[in-house]
Amino acid sequence: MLTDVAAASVAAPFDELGEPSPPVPRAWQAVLEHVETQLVEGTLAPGDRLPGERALSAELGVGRSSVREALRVLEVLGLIRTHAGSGPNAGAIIISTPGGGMSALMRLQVAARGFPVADIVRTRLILESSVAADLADAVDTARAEHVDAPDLTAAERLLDAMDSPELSPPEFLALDAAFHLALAEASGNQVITATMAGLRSGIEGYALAGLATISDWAATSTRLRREHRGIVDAIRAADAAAARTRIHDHISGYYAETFIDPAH
Amino acid sequence: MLTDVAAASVAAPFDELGEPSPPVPRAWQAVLEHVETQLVEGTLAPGDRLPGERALSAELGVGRSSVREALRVLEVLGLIRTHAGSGPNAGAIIISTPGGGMSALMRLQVAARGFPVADIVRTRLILESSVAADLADAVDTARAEHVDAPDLTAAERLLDAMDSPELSPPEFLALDAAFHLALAEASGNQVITATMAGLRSGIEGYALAGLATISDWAATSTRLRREHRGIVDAIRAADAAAARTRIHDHISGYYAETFIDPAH
DNA sequence: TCTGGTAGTGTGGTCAGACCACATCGGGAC
DNA sequence: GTCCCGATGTGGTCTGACCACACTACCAGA
Repeated sequence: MLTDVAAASVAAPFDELGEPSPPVPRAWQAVLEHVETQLVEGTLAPGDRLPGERALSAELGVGRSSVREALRVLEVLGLIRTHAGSGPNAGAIIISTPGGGMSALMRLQVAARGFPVADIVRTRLILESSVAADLADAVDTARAEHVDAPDLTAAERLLDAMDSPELSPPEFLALDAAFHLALAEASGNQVITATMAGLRSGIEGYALAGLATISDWAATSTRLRREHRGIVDAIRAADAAAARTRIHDHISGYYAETFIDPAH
Repeated sequence: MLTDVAAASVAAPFDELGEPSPPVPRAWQAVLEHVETQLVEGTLAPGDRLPGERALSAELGVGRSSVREALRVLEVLGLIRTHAGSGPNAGAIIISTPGGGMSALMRLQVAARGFPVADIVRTRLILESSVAADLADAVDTARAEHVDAPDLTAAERLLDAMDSPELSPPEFLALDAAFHLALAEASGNQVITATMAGLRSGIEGYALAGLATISDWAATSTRLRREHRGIVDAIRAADAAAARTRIHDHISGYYAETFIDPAH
């Protein structure tokens, strides 16, 4: 169950049952498995330090280069952070920043034409619509049951920043991305937050390229600002249906204005 | 824009503008960037072969081990496949199997407690509900406009296989996972397909563990079979609302029966 | 005693070079 | 013509060697 880190054909239900011949285990996979096992067992937890590369290499009976290949994978996947030197900050430390790994994965898959841009946009529509509706629902239950409402201050601070008139279009777009991410964070779903960070990363190049096709940036940015406020207003008003519709139209509107047709 | 493969703080909108000091570029990142650039430019496309490790190392002026670390990352991310030996099949070849990378990412993030299981389940609910509704809508428009309807034969073949009475619970669960994946594939959205493969992978251990808490497996498996057929029926009937509701209840029902409370 | 610099130590980052197993291809031997 | 076997080049792995870095501990001087 822990062995299919790299291989794992997507649609092969019975691959795991009955292996006719171990297809040559690779040394770096053993390291990955070892770390994953310790993670699952709880021997390793966020904040802990991994043994040094040389120690790990001796412990598992593999070369240091193999250990390093595994650590590199863990680093890109957002599971560890490495620092040279000495002291409490040095070494490989277990962290959890899934956004980075998601971003790398999506960006490269888009580059390799594995992920069509339209699919990314469609997925964004689904996830962000749900996020907006969930937030509105949460506001609703917060009122009814007197519990804490989701925290939208980060998102609204970003909207305030976007009101600045001297923002360049790319700066505006960066804040726009951060706003959408802030909504996901407010929903409290780590998986969606990381996924949305990745999705955004995957189409960042296209979003920037799309800027060139916009004839009247002042009008467009004004509209985007208004739409953003409208989304937050709907959430604050606990109007899930409106929140869902508005964010859906907001996203598909931008891509329709540039050049992508999500065909939804 | 291509430099933040590994770092990439999720919520730092202005990190890209104005770098006070390049935080020591790492050799393997240069390799990753090189490949990504060629991918974006189209110099490299799926099916192409990368230069050999030694050639790449010489070309970029880095050591072979650094090249290998980058290739390892690309392999885990599902971008290349490597074969030793000689001939047209050997070397590193650009492919695109995002499912494997997603699975590794999600599984490890769950293990490292970065992704709560409840968040994974919630995300599954969102994505699969949308997939089912989309499929039903597609069936509807296929009828109206006389175009091809989504292909559900793969999913139904899996359902037939699940009718076999001598399946062990883990085998049943494997087919169940494949069925849900087949629905995503039928929807044609690569991003959702890969993401769902990853989500499923992340909670596979928990799903298997949940089997132990089920008192009457015969009754449960019968119910699951009936629910699966009901989902497909709703899709075939072009009833998007029913499809959405049924798959939602199907998923949340299983986790409620075991031990996870998605609290949705 | 306090202060400041400095050598020591262990970390990751990188490189070079050496094997190995493997798959293919090409040139003989038959 | 057929078959076999070495030459060749690939990824996979290991070893050993540096380097830069950051912290630690120590020691000399005030």
